[in-house]
Amino acid sequence: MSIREIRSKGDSRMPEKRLTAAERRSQLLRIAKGLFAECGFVSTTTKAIAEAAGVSEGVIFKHFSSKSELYANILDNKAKEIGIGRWRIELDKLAECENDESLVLSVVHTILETNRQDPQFQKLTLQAALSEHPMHKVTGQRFSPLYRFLCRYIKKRQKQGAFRKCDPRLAAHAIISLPSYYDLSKILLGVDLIQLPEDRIASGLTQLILEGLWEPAGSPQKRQKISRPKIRKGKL
Amino acid sequence: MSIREIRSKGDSRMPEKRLTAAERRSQLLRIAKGLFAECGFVSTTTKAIAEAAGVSEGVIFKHFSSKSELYANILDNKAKEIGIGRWRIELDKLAECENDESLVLSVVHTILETNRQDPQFQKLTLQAALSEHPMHKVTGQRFSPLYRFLCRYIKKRQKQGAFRKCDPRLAAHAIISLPSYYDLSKILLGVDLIQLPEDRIASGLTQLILEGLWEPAGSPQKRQKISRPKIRKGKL
DNA sequence: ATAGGGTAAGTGAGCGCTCACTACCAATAT
DNA sequence: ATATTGGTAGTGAGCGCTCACTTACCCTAT
Repeated sequence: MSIREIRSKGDSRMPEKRLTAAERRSQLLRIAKGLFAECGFVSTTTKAIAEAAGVSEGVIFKHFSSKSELYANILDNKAKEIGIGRWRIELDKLAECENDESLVLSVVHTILETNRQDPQFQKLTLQAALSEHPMHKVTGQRFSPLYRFLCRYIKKRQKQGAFRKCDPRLAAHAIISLPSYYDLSKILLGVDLIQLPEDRIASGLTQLILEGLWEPAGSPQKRQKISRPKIRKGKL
Repeated sequence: MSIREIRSKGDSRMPEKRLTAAERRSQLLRIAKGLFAECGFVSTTTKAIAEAAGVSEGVIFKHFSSKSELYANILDNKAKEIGIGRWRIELDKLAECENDESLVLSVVHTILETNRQDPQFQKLTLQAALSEHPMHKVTGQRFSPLYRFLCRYIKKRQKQGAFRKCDPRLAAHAIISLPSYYDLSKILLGVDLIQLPEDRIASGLTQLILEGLWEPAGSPQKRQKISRPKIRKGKL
């Protein structure tokens, strides 16, 4: 983030390296992405981006026609990265052999791993989703094919009698929720309340989704139909 | 949001009502809250707040020393509202009679209901959490006592053999995740993918948490220990 | 008459963005 | 070898504008 980080590529004496247009462009994209993720679009000034890159403000507008265009470029780049792509093939294979455990584990683990590899991206999408920016569609694009895939699989397994009767949309949502909200709460709270190695988290959440909390031979309340709630007034 | 909405309290003829200081103050708080939730702190201008309230900009600074103080007042008011409070007594009672179903249902339902009653609040806390504002502590304060309460309860039920062996922190997290992320995705996507009446959502999620997806007499894979994932590289 | 609710015309700081300009380097001409 | 030239990367003063906030004044009910 600091200017020093950019300079001192071997020679720490000279004020700055002169980069080619392509190099400078991608450097600006990389640096701006971090700042936008941290401070949001409005609070990130072009001056701050220029300073972080170790150049003057004008350079930004040599490469991007406006601050908005710079932002849009960053978001577009990310949007291209996040298709289901090759992973979908793996999912289809797991779905075909009806390996519930590996399938759910793969979903949970991949969500956790993706966010861990690029924590800035989560913040960036959140920032964009809260502003009016069209990027907020990306969050939807990201999960919507996965959501539909899970719905279909769950329906199939219910017909086969392997899964309980329940709304497949709720179940699909749950599978996505658990890892997503785990990552989100780390961002929102700034701390990790759970503090487990990531693979333990992934397998633990998978187990919860598939087996639930109750012991099969557990409490007598089990197997009762869960009733509608009495509406309660008041806040948390 | 429009100026008209604020005026025309019976008499639609006169340009404006002259309010007492207290009335004006609370009106400004109410209106600013909506705008801050919608646009965030930086993007909400004092001019916009004044226009929405049907007064001139200077009035805001008669009642609040700065825009930040106005914001802080809004957040403080909300922070006071969200203690667990009386609800905690109900939870303790349900915990005492070991009524898992009602307890989880109560948690899930109350989270959903709280967010439904005040959708602005969710956006407000998200906005605050993403900016540097000290309010982002509130999100933590909000769930942290509930989280600890659930952890304790789950541990107890595990000792009694009613709940499966699993990390109580993960399970507590899951109970909070499901309704929270459901509400969140409505905000982030702008649409509700599931579209069920809220009590169906609450009971469905409760059932998922307690019973999981698998049929008790289900697939042969069941009861296997869930293994650690092989680390997969690549994105969603 | 006077205090308090309200107005409207400011003010300076900081924003995105522009533009005339310089620094640098490599190819070419002398 | 040296001077000329052309193109590209980068500069920095500053413009127009909007922002949060101030100041001086007005209106009206008591």
